[in-house]
Amino acid sequence: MKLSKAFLFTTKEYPKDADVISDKLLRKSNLLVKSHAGFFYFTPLLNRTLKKIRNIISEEMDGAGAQEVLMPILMKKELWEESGRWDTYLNAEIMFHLKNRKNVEMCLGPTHEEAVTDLVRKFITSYKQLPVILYQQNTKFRDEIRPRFGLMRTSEFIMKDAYSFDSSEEGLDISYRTMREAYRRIFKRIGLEYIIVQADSGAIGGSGSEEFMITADSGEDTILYCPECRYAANLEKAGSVLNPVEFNDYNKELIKLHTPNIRTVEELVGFTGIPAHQMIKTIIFRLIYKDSEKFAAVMIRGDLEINEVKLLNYFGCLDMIKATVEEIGSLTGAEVGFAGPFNLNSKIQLVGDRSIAEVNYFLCGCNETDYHNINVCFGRDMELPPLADLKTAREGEICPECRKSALVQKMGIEVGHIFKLGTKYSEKMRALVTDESGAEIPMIMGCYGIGTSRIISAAIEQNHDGNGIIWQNSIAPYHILIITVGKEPPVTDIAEELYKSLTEKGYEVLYDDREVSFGFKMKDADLIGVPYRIVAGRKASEGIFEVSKRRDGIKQEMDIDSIITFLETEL
RNA sequence: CGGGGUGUAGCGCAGUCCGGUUAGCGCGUUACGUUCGGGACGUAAAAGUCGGAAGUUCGAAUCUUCUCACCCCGACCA
Repeated sequence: MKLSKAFLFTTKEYPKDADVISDKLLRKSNLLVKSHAGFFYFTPLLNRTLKKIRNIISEEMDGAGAQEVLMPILMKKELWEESGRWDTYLNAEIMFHLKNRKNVEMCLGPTHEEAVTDLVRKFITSYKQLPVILYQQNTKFRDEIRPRFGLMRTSEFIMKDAYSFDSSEEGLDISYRTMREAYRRIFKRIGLEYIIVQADSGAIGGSGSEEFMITADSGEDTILYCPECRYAANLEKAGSVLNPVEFNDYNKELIKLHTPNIRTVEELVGFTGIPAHQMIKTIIFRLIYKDSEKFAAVMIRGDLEINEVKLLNYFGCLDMIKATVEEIGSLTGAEVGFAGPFNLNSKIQLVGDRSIAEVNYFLCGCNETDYHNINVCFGRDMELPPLADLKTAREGEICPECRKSALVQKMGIEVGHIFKLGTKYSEKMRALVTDESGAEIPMIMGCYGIGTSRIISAAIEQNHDGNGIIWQNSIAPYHILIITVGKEPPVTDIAEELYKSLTEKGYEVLYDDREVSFGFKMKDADLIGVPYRIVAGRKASEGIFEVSKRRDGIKQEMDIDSIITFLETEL
């Protein structure tokens, strides 16, 4: 492709509204053009990169025995009601939904478990037909609260989603491992550094899941991992063993302490001198279920924070929000800041984080404005509530797996997520097969997603410098960029000839034949990140060119033969 | 959903507080000439429903009301 003909319009300025480097570079180069919030145009060069990513994914999926299909983007409400997710997704306000002229309610698919289950149940009736793995690479929609960070969080995006169907848990394990290995090959071929972390399965559901995280400071997800063993988890899921703390054994009776307008843990520490870890805070949540609501009071050590994802999973509700000032007032009889476990309204379900079990002689709210209890003991003053792991793990706490090393925190971009779904969908949607004994059993499913378009952002976050993008060979829109110095015929003729012969040899070549200055061409070359650059300059008439890699910029003089040898080893 | 901000030429902005001829500037675009080893220069030119609607006024980019879009922050504390 000659750049004089290419639909490529680089600019000199960074876009004003971009705040991560991948978005800045993509939009400065206009490889990516914003349409409106959360929606983008992919211009031809970026579309080539996207296609390459799609191809790598398809090749590895096919190689792993999955078969590619295409499913409808627009789906009927009835299908989503079968699985029970219409309400979940509507409640979370992440689903685009609309009605057609006949008033039939539909949604723009955020994911396709329902559709694929529907397709499979039409034809698969026997365990002998299993396993089956189907996948597609299709446009997905999520009505993001706040689309941001360029291609990282968009309302419309391209995702590869695969679904496995098995007749046994062992079969699911095999399908899951097969997909996991395929994912490892995919990210290796694309050339990204990643961590596989344990994850929460969220609204998709299922028993276990892992995420593929591209490590980058700009990532939206927090990862905790253990440098000693292989443990790594999304913060939403991560467990930890707390570092030991010293408790004071006050060995005293429960006292009601006047704490005027002292509400937060921090204020209480200052006021009483009691360490935060010897306090238990009680936090009130409103739990939202499909047809009802209820309240929960959660007890957790004063120096720790609640992990709302864990709490949501514990209660199995659709959503949860912290109770309002009014609700807290009517449920506890006190203002915000004085909630405690005693004399709570009977409508409230009380639970505790495991961290509270070893705390005694602690401070907590007593549901009376301006008062806290101190020296409270479990067993003496109150019974331990039901306990669960509800805390947010932190960097520096001990690995829950090997218990040897402190956890380390990194940020990551979630580009893949694999789930063992089990029978959540097949049961509800009656996707059944006959097993060896003649009994009807629900198929056991797995689902496996890759954020195809998000990979572009992640790749740039990991591979760029001050001048622009540095594409990995496997996903670069073109391999080679030829640049001339000047526009005089001897040089341009030679460059044109080189362009033709490399293109004929099957290389993907850009030729910058525009009538702009050398510096201008070089700036664009850096920006769009083509991996190999060939400059036809002073020595071009002697058949000598200057060859360099975008990544290191080291220049080497070569004739045509050595260029071809060089490219053969590199590509 | 709450708070803040911005909409003026393709892009980035000034002008708005304090209403007043023909709405400016930089980049880009077009033409011609000189340039061409890291975003060249000169001369000339084209390009605007001032986000939209209604209102106040002799007169509105500017004031008022409504509205739309976009951006940023927050959605906590107990």
